[in-house]
Amino acid sequence: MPRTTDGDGTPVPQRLLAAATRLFAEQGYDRTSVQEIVEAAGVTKGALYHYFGSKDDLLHEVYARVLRLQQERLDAFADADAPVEKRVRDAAADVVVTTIDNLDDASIFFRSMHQLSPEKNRQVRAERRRYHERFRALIEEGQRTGVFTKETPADLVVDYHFGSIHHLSTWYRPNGPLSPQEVADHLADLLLRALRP
Amino acid sequence: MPRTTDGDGTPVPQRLLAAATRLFAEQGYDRTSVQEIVEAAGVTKGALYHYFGSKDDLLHEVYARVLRLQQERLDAFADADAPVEKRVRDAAADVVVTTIDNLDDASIFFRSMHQLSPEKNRQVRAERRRYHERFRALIEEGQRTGVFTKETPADLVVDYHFGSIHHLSTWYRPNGPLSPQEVADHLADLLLRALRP
DNA sequence: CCGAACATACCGACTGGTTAGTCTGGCGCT
DNA sequence: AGCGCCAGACTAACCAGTCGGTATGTTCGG
Repeated sequence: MPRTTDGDGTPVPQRLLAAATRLFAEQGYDRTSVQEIVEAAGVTKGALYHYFGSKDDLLHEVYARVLRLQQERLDAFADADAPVEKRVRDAAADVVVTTIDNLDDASIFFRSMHQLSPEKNRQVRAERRRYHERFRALIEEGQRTGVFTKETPADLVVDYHFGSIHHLSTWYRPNGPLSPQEVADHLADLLLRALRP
Repeated sequence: MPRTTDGDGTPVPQRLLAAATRLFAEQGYDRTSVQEIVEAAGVTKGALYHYFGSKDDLLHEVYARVLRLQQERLDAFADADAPVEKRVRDAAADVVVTTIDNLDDASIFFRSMHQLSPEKNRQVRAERRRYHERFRALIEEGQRTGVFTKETPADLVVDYHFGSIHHLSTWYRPNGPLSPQEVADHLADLLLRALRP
């Protein structure tokens, strides 16, 4: 058997990605050396450059993982068979819980976009835009059917809510007084109250 | 006369700070070399290290400037003689306008905190906390007097709103469809509607 | 009113250290 | 006997900060 799972049981590429995620979140992308990553994963540079093309690729993988996960979840909630009000609420609360469950991913996501190569940056932006559009469409549906106020442009509403998601990794602490679900409920309440006609 | 204002009219320290601010916002702190900064300011390293103790100091100056400005403005609005509802609205809208007027500062502020030395980081956090407390006190006053709903903890409300401020530098474009004041009005509306009992 | 001593503002070559990525080679499986 | 998987030494580039040096004011005794 090749040594793909040397030492611990999980395969090397995943160990590398996990180590990179943690270190990027703790110290930032630029402050984390490739050497640190391979040491944390218990391998050497040879292994890293066997599986990934560059340090940049590693970061890109983190983005791809987050984007895929969030888009899947949003689609599921948005396509559900329920009144708009409930679909928005569920989607808005879910993204909060998911973000808190992966706080490392979140802090990397919002702090390190500009360290991606221009090409990968564009790709991530495009994916992110798809996500934004889907959410906006939901809000607009509510506005058209009269459940939500039309006073604020849907775009702005989406940016308003995702600002607070973005901000979570700055202030949320797992040992704080509120559980992820409680935070999610409060933030979803705020959004829905702001949308009330 | 010493050459403090060689070439262009503004003094060297301010030219350095301005160049650093722009470059930090464009490329990030770690990606910006001291050499780039001094070239953009039209001086050399000697000048920079004459006025600033380190590259880190330069970043700290940016933070100090932003914090001082925002705290002053918040205090002014919060201490005004008007109903809580109006004071909150004015303060919430003003921070949006001020942030948009200094978008570079804003992107640096939220992306580069963790690149500050531990000591300076603590200092900035402490200042930021004062700001947060002041704003929270305003919200709580409104909740006590029954103008705002008590359903959401004031702390969370503050983080919710400042998440969107934080996020502004990600999506706002000066040549977009909305003026800073329009964005500010919309965001303040969203906040006040979310607080409506 | 003058000039020596001092102070301020800056220049730019240099240093010691770090970094991403490469490359050669070898181990173990099929 | 070949190939996927990986080790680890190596390289070329870069970077923050230092330091001796110079040019331009300012102060103050005589």
